[in-house]
Amino acid sequence: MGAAHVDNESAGVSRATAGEQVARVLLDSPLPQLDRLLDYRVPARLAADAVPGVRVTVPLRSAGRVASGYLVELGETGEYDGTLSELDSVVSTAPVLAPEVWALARRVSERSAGGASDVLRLAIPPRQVRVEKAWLAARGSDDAADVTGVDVTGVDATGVDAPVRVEPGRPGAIRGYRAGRIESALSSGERIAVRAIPRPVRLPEDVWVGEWALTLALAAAHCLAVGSSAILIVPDYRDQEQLEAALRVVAPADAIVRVDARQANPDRYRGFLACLGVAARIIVGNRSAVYAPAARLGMIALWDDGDPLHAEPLSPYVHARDAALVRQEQQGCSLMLLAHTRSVETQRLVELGWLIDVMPDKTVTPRVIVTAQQASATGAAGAARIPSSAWKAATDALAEGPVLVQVSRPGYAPVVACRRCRQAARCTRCDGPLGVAAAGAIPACGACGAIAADWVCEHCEGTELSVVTRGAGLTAEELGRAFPATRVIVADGEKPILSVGAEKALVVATRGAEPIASGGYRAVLLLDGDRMLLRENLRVGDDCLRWWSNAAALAAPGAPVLLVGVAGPLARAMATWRQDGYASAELADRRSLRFPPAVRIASVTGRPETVAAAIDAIDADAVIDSLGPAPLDDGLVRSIVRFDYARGAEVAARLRAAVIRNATARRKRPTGDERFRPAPTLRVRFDDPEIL
DNA sequence: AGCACGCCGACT
DNA sequence: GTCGGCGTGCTC
Repeated sequence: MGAAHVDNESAGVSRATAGEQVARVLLDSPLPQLDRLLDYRVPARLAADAVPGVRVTVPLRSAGRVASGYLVELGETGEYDGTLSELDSVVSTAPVLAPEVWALARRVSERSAGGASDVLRLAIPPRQVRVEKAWLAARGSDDAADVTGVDVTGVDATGVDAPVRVEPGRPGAIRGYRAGRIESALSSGERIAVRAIPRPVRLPEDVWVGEWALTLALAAAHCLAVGSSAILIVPDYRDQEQLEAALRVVAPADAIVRVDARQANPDRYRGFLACLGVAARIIVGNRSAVYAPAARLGMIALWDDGDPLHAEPLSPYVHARDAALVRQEQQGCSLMLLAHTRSVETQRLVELGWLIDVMPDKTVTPRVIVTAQQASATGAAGAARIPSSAWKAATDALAEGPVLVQVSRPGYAPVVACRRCRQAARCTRCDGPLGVAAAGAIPACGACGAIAADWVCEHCEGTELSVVTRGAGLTAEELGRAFPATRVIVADGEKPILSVGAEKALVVATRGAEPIASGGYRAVLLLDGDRMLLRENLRVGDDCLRWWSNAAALAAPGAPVLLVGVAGPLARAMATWRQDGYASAELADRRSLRFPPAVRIASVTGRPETVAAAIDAIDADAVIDSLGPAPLDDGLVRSIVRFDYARGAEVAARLRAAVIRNATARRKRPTGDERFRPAPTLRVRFDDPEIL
């Protein structure tokens, strides 16, 4: 033993001795080489506070440098047989990393060749000291006030048919499905794919929501009544508003917790901390809510799992549905995927028997009428490209109440062309497409925004423009002319409207932005079907069916839903309201093409030799094939590998190892006068829905 | 990342 | 002889 050892001792470094606690810490770092647990000794001064889940700081490599992380677990002896450093501090006594959330983050990150701390960044909001102090101070008293003895006050959720009454003190039965079917699934940890009931429903105070929201709210209230928590995941805030309105009716306000990345940081952290208590809660939020801590988790539910907003855009890009499947398996809770349409991914799981299909007990379907694209004889309707049958339906319906018109594009006239030669009008600066933002506005470039004041056609020198693509604004204007004396309301992404009343009005909305109408729309016109289908994408069909179905579900019972200019399997699926049939056929197609979700894919992006090495590291017999490498910008390339689900773990492990190797490899030294550049990271992404 | 350790050229 | 240059490798 030399002097060095004595120095280490004085710096608080020594071997862990028997009986001493070892803290296993995950550093809060995106570096792949640090994505593992490091062992630290727990000094006596921290022994009381050093419990699993707390935020800690630890020395890293040298005593002067501290890194922050999470104390994941305590052990008697370290796995590491080197010399241990001591924990530097316990940042706060709030145990923000629940054991089950750690297990979830670990598994989810392994599956996707990503880092656990990247997942934890979604799971644990940034710390807010004031909020946390208030929570710690109140903790003791709050936990005593358990909210499991739910007082479900009389629900007056009046559908257009039978009104629902809920006896106080008991959660209301989930209506519209075989009695007790969903409740029994919830108590036995079943995984169910539930077809939502496509109609609006009235809550007290004349608030209207989709019946799906009431279904989810009642399911969550059922969990609460038996003392377990529920996590409800919705794609966007519009759905969140509806769901919360339904929840307020069936569950006590203090049991409902909003976990939403859109909230201000303090609110977000407050909501997060509320989930940590021992009391059961109903947790509502967007995709990252799937990682929320929850006492005695009874159910995870996703609304409309085909919505692309459920796909996480941050590394490691884990879809909320996939995280929910992992968590369901780990915790044995129930899983409910509720939607009007069936995503191909969910259909695959249904056909495997992994999810059980649950249908409403009696068929409630919108009255969908498929109409060929045929201009009406009537001048004004013709200008608004409404077929005569749709025109008549709209005219009749407008006598009674609101009519929804779904269009594909926001804005006014997003694409214009030369009136004389019909060539698309281009920006003189960047060659982007010219569009018109509002009635009478000067055309401007859709890409760079440059105003084209004195536009002259580059092909024929014409100076007049004509509309190629109608946006919601122009459609609204044309409809206003076609139906004089009718109020026209425009709802799109820029001007979102959540709800409209029962009065007569034409509501022109872009797909996905349709307001809910009191009592339901008296007619729904799906105008731009043909245009929506033009998008070049593997999943256009699924997306269109989802947009149309969700709009159709806003119709009043019996009201006509006119699907214009669409034929074939999609029109059939709408008319028969059998979106699962479409998904099943689509899945069969994907199987024959070996496309996701019939197989899994991973894309690998980086420098050519790094990508090649990563692909080579995967056993040849583990993959179906590998595509590429295809060149990208910056001298980077991307390869794609396809493989079966059974080989997923193996492929992910190999790719993860390649990522770590790349990160620790020596950086390229500056050659000549080239600037120093760190080695570009090797990026791996599994199951990217946009890739093929 | 960021920092310490290590092995070759100009210095009091 | 040593100070320090950046290249290399590791983080309990």
